[in-house]
Amino acid sequence: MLPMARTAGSHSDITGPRIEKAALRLIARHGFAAVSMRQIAADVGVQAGALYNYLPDKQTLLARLMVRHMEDLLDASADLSAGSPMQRLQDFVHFHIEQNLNRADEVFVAYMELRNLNADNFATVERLRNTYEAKLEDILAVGARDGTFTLADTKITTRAVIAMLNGVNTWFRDGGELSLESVQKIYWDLVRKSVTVF
Amino acid sequence: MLPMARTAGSHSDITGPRIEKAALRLIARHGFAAVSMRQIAADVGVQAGALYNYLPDKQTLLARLMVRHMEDLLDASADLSAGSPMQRLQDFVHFHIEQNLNRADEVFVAYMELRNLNADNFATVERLRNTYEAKLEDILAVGARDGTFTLADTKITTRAVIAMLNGVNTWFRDGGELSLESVQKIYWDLVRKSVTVF
Amino acid sequence: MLPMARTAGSHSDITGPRIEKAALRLIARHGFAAVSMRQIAADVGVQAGALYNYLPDKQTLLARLMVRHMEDLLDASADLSAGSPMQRLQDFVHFHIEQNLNRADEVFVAYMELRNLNADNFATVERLRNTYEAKLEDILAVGARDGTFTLADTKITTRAVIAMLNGVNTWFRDGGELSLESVQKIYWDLVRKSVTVF
Amino acid sequence: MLPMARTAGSHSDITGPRIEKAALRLIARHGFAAVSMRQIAADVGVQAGALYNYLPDKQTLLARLMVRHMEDLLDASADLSAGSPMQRLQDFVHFHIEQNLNRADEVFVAYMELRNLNADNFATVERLRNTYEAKLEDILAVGARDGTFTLADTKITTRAVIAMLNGVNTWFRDGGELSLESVQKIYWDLVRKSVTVF
DNA sequence: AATGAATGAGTTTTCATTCAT
DNA sequence: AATGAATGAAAACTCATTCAT
Repeated sequence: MLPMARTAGSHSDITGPRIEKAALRLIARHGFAAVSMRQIAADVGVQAGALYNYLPDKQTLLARLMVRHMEDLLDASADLSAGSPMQRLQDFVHFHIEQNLNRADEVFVAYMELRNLNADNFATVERLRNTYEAKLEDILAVGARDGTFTLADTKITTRAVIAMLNGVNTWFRDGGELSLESVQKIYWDLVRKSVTVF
Repeated sequence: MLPMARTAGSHSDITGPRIEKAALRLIARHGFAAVSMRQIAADVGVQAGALYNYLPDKQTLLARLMVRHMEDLLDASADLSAGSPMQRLQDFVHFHIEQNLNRADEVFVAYMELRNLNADNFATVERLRNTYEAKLEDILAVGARDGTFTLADTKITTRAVIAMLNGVNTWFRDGGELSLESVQKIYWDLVRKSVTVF
Repeated sequence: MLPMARTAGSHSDITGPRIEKAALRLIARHGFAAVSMRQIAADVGVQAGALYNYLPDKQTLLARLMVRHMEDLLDASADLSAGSPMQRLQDFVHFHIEQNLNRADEVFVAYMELRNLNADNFATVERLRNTYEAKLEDILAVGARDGTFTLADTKITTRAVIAMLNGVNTWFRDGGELSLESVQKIYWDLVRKSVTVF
Repeated sequence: MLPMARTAGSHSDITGPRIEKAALRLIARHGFAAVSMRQIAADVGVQAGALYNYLPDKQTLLARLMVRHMEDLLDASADLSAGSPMQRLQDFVHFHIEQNLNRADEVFVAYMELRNLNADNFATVERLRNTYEAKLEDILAVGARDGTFTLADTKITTRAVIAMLNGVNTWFRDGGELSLESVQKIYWDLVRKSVTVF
């Protein structure tokens, strides 16, 4: 007998992702501790018990969101490596801003909810984040070595640049006055100048 | 005539501040929603009910911590205004970093727990924060007008600088390798270059 | 087609009514404010949290009991209207006493706990009560017009009769010396004489 | 040394009565269980602890209010006994209505809060109430014996009359259309007719 | 006589999670 | 895959009462 076509009522292949989408949105808005499993379930349109067909517990849900985000970010950043340090830095700045704005909720949760991860999950996310930030650090280190950049401290500069770029998400609004491109231009200007001398 | 000594059994002048101190520390570590009134009370050494001799509810406790911090910051920043734009910018950078590091918990809570303020308290804190950030914006605006600084967008630059400076708190550890002074020097260097041309 | 049997483990069709029954009994004995949700739950044989599968809050529980009682009373009184004013009055007196004694807890709660209703629920219950009392008032008004009754004030007499009849519940005990019928006879005698002349 | 004149600040002789007045008013409006000692204290203008200089506990406060009311009622009713049964009954009806309206809060509390008395206090209040109601019963019994009244059941008639008269308090408003005298007249008419024949 | 601080037990309500169906 | 009923623990907050001063 052929496998039956999926009936309209079978949502098993769709409920899982919808849970994560709802959870992400709600946690970004209200915070992990302030969002209940019932709220997430209601947003999806199921009862709370149904969530547990897709995840073992609330903690794992949070960890999944954060890990998935970091992995997606790392995947997307895989193409960034080529070119001169200056070019690579510019690419990184543009890339980071675009990613941040395209995934504002993911980014927000990934920064705000670290405290709510248990030790294991925290370690996993930290490792991924460090891997990502190491990409910028590598660019700066190579550029410092070849004289492109002048840095007092590579590690600190890495963090300073990341912090500055992350700041965009606190004020940028889709459909506001500024296009993504103008924001990228402005921040690239700030970053470029801060790591070079004259 | 000297003020009469407080009655011996009265702890009112000691329990109140201890509640706020404990709350600040616990909220900074675990998040507002994740900290219970019982935990705070236990930290102070009283029963949960006793907290309500000092505050009407949990929300007000959070608002007080954040408002007090912003007011203290504004008070402390009152002396910053004199001198050339360049000097004023350097003073601001040094001041901001020092304040942030001296009041790491306050700063952390003030940024992380905005979501947990009700509408009124949020408005109050926002207003105070804007007043503070306007100080930096004023410096940049004056310096841009007189040619000291070259800025694509004063408002965005303000935010970018604040974001970069706030980043210090995510990694600086007292007693680590770096002194406050070296951190101030490094960040001042980054900021100065990012707002000038050559 | 017959309705499908409820799933075996589901107690929803049994717990809901049991909650209301327990609440009614406990509130009648101890008063709404003095009865805790835990007590009600214990009486039903579940944990307090389970109550909230059946009602949104304690206030609503009280309102439901009172509204349901008034609606049942109105439903049951629908058949009362026919006949002469004298006959209708006698029917009403008999009906009211019987209802009151059959639903002693409901009646008691409906009178004693009005203070504990919020404004909306109070208005609803008041409206229902007025609708019920209007039935007696109508009987008296018609009888006064056609000379059956002689009343100083229809409205006041309505209230006086209701008050007198309600008094039965304060002393009547099932299985006591008096049958329902003798009580009805005695009160009918008192009421009849009080509204007629000679 | 002579006793010092009471200083203006000494309220000891006035706080006690004020507590009972406040308690009576608040309990009449909200119910005993719903009124907190803090509310009563706030109404008086002291802290909750101060109440315990005047009463041992909340239960005793309630009992005092109810006992005092019943005793006052009994005292005031001491003059009622003379005359024919018909005259005595009329006097009782007039007296009861006037007392009820002059002491609406006391009466309301005395009826509504019986459930909240502990066993001992309940017994005391019951005894007093029975003593009071026995006065009416005596009038009816004497009048039944001498042919003034025709009663199916003296005890039940007593309760029916009391219940009817108590009903006045549920609707009478000071300054409304009706004077005390007209109310007394109307109810006396109802009562008289209900206990006589023709 | 009154305060203000505190307690310990209580309140209503919410929550993550389980599980039979 | 989903429900609905339930649990047990916990949440924020209130309360009557005590007591040193």
